[in-house]
Parts: sequence; structure tokens; C-alpha cells
Amino acid sequence: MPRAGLSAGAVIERGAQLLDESPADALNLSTVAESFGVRTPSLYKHIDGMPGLQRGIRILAKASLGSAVAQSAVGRSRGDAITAMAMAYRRWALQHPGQYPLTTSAPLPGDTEEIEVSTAFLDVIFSVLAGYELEGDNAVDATRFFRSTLHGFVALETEGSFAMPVDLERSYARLVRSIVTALESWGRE
Amino acid sequence: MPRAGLSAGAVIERGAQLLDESPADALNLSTVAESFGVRTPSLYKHIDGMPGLQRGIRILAKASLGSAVAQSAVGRSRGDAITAMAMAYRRWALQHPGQYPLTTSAPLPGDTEEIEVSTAFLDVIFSVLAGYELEGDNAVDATRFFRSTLHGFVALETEGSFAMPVDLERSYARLVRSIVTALESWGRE
DNA sequence: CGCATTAGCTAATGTCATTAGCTTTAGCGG
DNA sequence: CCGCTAAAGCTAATGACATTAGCTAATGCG
Repeated sequence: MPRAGLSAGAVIERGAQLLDESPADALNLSTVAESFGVRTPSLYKHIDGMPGLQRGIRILAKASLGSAVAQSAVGRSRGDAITAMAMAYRRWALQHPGQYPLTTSAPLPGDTEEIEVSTAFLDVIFSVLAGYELEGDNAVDATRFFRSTLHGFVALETEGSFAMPVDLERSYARLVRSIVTALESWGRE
Repeated sequence: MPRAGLSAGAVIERGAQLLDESPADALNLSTVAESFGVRTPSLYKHIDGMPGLQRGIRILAKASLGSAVAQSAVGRSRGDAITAMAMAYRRWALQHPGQYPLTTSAPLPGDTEEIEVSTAFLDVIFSVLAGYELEGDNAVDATRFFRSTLHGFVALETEGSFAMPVDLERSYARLVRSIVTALESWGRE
């Protein structure tokens, strides 16, 4: 019985990777175990079953997307920042088609670690919106608008729901321009 | 062996109903069968296994959402129509939280029936956008923007991803206003 | 009324997640 | 070096589902 040298992190990363490689097939423990040359029950020494694996991937994915988006906004503000973030968001999603859907699922109530990661992502958006001097509910509405629009496009695109033979880059660029314009006058109107 | 009087339609409707009642638990054939007081394999006489059931629910859901949205736009145009459609879209989704996610999944390639239903929905949006005199790629971009924004908000809302304690109605109304404004100047700019 | 069709059933198989409990490895203090 | 404990991995067993094969009984049409 040579040891395989697993760890929670390794299992979760492998799960995430397998998910991205074939987003169609549902992730299962047998596949993860097999990819390590290990029997399925062995994984339970490292993760808390399927729910634990999913939670781990969710946290990993949210953190990764969050930092990609945050980085894209460094040194930019307002329209520039919004555009950069939108591009980074979509790029990350296209590169991680399996993980992406997990980034929008809510944390389990009371799961402080996952709540923290989710919140960190929101904070990035809030910081950028600060450049528009939006306050209170207006800022929340604007954040929701921003997230909704990005998520909607990316979700529909990755699900293959945009059937028309028209360039997606172009459509997305146009959508982002509309977001920027909308945010310009968000407080007024 | 008294007959239960099943039919493809009945099975599919029951599946859809169960899905809406507890969107969290994945749909399974045992539950559907049990709800009819019938053994699981009996369902195969009416539907083509799990994939067939899912396809049936998908078609049902797309048709239902499509007609709700279409009806809402009757007798309205431009901003009025857009607003009415957006409200109808969200209302339908909140009333059918289990079925909603299926409405955005792409039909299997070659499945003419499902493709037709999906297309019918798009056509409704195109008709309304005709009021803005958008042509070709511009119309496609605008449609994508519209769908993305609605879907994004509704998806995030039904997944419980909007955590902040700020009124969702208000945020959605504000989002819809931004869509209307964006469409006003879609061709120019 | 007889017969073909079809609905529903039981039995069997396969996949997957999960738990219990065993065995061996690894690493640490003497 | 040696033994001991903790942890890693294993096998075996169970239970939920989906699916298929093949039987039996109800239905409905001539």
C-alpha cells in the first residue's frame, strides 16, 4: 500500500480541474479517486464526502474569480475599471466553464469561510462603484445590475444559449458599454 | 393491477410540479412514480427515461415562460413592452423556481421540437425590438443584452445570491429602467 | 367475444455515495 | 534503533437511483 500523498487541497483542485475538462458530466468521487489511483472511500480521509468536495471547489472558484477580477481593476477607475472587470470576469468564466456555475451559488448559512470569500468579491465591486459616488441602496442596486448583466451573459454563453451566428465578443463589448453608460447616470434619473 | 392512467404529458407535468415544489432536491424518477402510486419502471412506458423527462419539462417550461412573456407584451410597444416583459419574466421565474433553470439550457442539436419552442421565445423579443428599428447584428446584440440582464438578475435572485438586505423589487425596477434607457440609444452610440 | 396492444409489475444489473472496520504506513519520543 | 500512535488507504457492505428484460393483466377494437 504505497501512499498516494493526498490532501484536502489536492483533492479539491483535482475536482475543479476535472470539472473544467468536461463540464457536461457531473462531477463524481469515483473519477476523482481514479485520477489519483486511489479507491473512492479513501477520499473521505481528506474531504467531507461529496458536499465537502463541492464546498471546497466553490470556495476555490469564488476566490480565483474574485482575485482575477480584482487584479484587472488595479490602477483603473470608473468606466475603465468596469470594462476591465467585465472582460476579466468573462475570460475567467470561459477558462473555467465547469467551475463558473459554482461561483454564483450561495454559501450555506453559517459557513463563515465561504461567506467571507463571497463577500470579498462583492467588496471589489463596491470599491469601484465608490468612484461613482453612489450611496446606500443606490450602490446596492448598481452592484446588482452589474453582476446580473455579467452573469447573465456569461451564463447564457457557456450554456450555449446564444444560437445566432453573431460574434459574441462584439455583443459582450456592446453590453459592457451599456453598463458603463448606465452607471454614469445611475445616481440621477 | 388497476391502471393509473398515466401519459407522457401527465408524467412531465408532475415532474415539473415536483421540481417547483422543492427546487433544491434533484428530480428523480422514484419520486415521480411514487406520486402516481406506481413503480418506477412503469414510467418508461410513457417517457424515455430521465433524459426524456428532462427534455419534456424543458419544452414545457420554455413554452410556458415564452407565452407568459408574449402575453405581457400584447398591446404595448417599446419601453412599455420591455418593462411588461421584464416583469412577466421575473414573475414566472419566481413562481417556477424549479423549472426556471431549465429554460436557459440549449436544446440538443437536431431536436426540432425543442429548437422551435426556444426560437419562438426569441421571436417575441425580436418583434418588440422591431419597435426600435434595430437591424441585423444590432438587433442581435440588443436581444442578448436584454436576455442577459433579465436572466442574470433572476438567476442570482433565485439562487439566493443577493444577500444584502435591500429590496429586490426596487433593484429590479431600477435595472429594467436602465435596460429601457439603453435600448433607446442602442442604434446610435 | 377474441385478440392484439399496451400499461404496469417484478427481478436483475450497474453506478455512485457513504459507512464501518481492518491494515499498513509514517513519524515521533524514548 | 524500537515501539507506539495517528493517519492513510483498503475491502466489504448498504442504500439510493436509473435502466433493461421479460411477465401478466387490462383495454379496446374488430
